Amino acid sequence: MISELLSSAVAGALRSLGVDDVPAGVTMERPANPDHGDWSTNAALVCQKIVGKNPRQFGQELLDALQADTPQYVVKMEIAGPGFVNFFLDNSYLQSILKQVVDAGQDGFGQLNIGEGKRVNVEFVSANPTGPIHAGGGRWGAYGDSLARIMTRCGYETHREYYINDRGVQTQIFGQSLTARKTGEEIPENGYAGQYIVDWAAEMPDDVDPIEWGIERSLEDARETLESMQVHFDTWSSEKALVEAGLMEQTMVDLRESGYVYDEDEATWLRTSDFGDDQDRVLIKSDGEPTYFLPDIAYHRDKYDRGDLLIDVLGADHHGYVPRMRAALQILGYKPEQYEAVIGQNVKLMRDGAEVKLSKRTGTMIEIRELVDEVGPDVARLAYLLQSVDTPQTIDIDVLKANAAENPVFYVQYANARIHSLNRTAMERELTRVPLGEVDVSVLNDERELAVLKELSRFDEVVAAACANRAPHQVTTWARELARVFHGFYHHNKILAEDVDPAVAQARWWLAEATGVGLAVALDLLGVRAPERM
RNA sequence: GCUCCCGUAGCUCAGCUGGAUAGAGCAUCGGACUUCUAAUCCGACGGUCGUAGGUUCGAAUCCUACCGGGGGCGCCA
Repeated sequence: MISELLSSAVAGALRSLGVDDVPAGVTMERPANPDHGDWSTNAALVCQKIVGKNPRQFGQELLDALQADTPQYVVKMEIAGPGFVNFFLDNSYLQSILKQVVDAGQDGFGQLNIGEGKRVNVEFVSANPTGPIHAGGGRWGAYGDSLARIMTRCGYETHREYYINDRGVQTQIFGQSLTARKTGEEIPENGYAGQYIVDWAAEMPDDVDPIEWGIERSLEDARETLESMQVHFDTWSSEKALVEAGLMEQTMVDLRESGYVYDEDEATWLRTSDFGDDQDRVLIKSDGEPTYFLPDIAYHRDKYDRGDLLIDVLGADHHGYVPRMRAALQILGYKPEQYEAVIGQNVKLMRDGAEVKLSKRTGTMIEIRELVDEVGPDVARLAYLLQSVDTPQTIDIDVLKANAAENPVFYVQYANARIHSLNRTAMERELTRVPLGEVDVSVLNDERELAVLKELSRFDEVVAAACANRAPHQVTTWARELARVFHGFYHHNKILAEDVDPAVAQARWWLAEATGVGLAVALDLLGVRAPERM
């Protein structure tokens, strides 16, 4: 990578000036302002105290040292501002990107090895199987799935998991509600009153266990809806199966052995406060029933069979749950860094200008299904991935419907469709493409051509950052940016027109091809389709 | 009371683990289709980065306090 090449040149120059260890704050970054070059280092600013010189003066010495052995591709270096050393690259650097992207292709572009095969288990959505998933849960589906795709791209071995709370009080009330609707009785107190219960009860055969049938019905709905948004899971883990297999009891035994379990007020407690939780937690209630916490510990432990690092994607309303789980896992001997929770801000759902609160009592909700049916899976999915998961998100279904055509997903998809259209036209005209190895890419010197290449050259960094920050939306931002510079290029730089120099046409054609690779990979990471025509 | 997240253009949001003159989209206004898809492009308008301090060569970014919005603090799940 060019930044590494420049960094090591700077390190070498610093050494020749008596700074043997490069201070931590020294960076090599892309200046926002093109007047400041392609890359810039703050080395002289950071080193000013060490060397006891003012940064402009030391910067000049650094510059002289660098000029003794100018790094590859660098055509100009200068000292600027308070003491930055700026590097200007020859266009041949960006031009060389073209071949790299095309050679890498969709399989290899942005394929990194940060993860080094480390196994990561990502759990997300995990909504109670007592009804359809509401549109708020869609955010975690889109997020979790894309995070997994990005981590896979970065060389992690990822496993996507959905936890099914298929035992306990909620499932019983759910089953009773179904039965009540089927027989025409009143639903129980605190029962589920949504319209879907009525619909599902009508589907339910007579000779089935309403709980089991209802859970299966819920899961079927969840699977179908999530798959329609290209959200995929490798494992659907049943709490019930886990308990029946004795994992919960075994976990209880092992927790007792740890010495952090005690009995008080007829209940059994875990001393999580020794590990950063603000209070101890009950494992077994005074009525002898386990809390939700205990089987969940067993479940997390079980997940370590499918990953060395666990990532739970949780809504902000479950935030308080994290310290106790981290504590429990530490008590069982896992390292704190083996458990990670991504806390996403909850989605606010709106319809008819008012907030729709998910209410089991009245049964009001907006289902993911409704959203997907109304705006299509791509618009829905990208809507979730437009923003940081830290940002509270409002999904106003009316606004989204009305503005579906303005959704950025079409902007990106359209760029891709234009590239395919270009190829179709070329085929119709029976134009032949010269192999890239024989094409003179040095003709690509137009501002817009270089802008496209520059975006493509950033992709590895973007993917790496999106992975490290657990931030799929950074890929969204990049995809929009690539589409933007491509549209500008496409509009102003004709490719197949007759008055274009054939050598230039070939180079531009390959540039479009490379852009297509970038768009396809980015859209795939986002779980959005890349249609060939629109 | 304790704690987590957010506050950036009229609206929705980016801002890459501290960089130089803070950016997109939408909205508004004005332009560009006999030529590879106008679901596009080009331009204009638009900012005390919630407030006040602090850290430093440098702060939207880090720290503290406060203001405002949302969430969490069960022998619920």
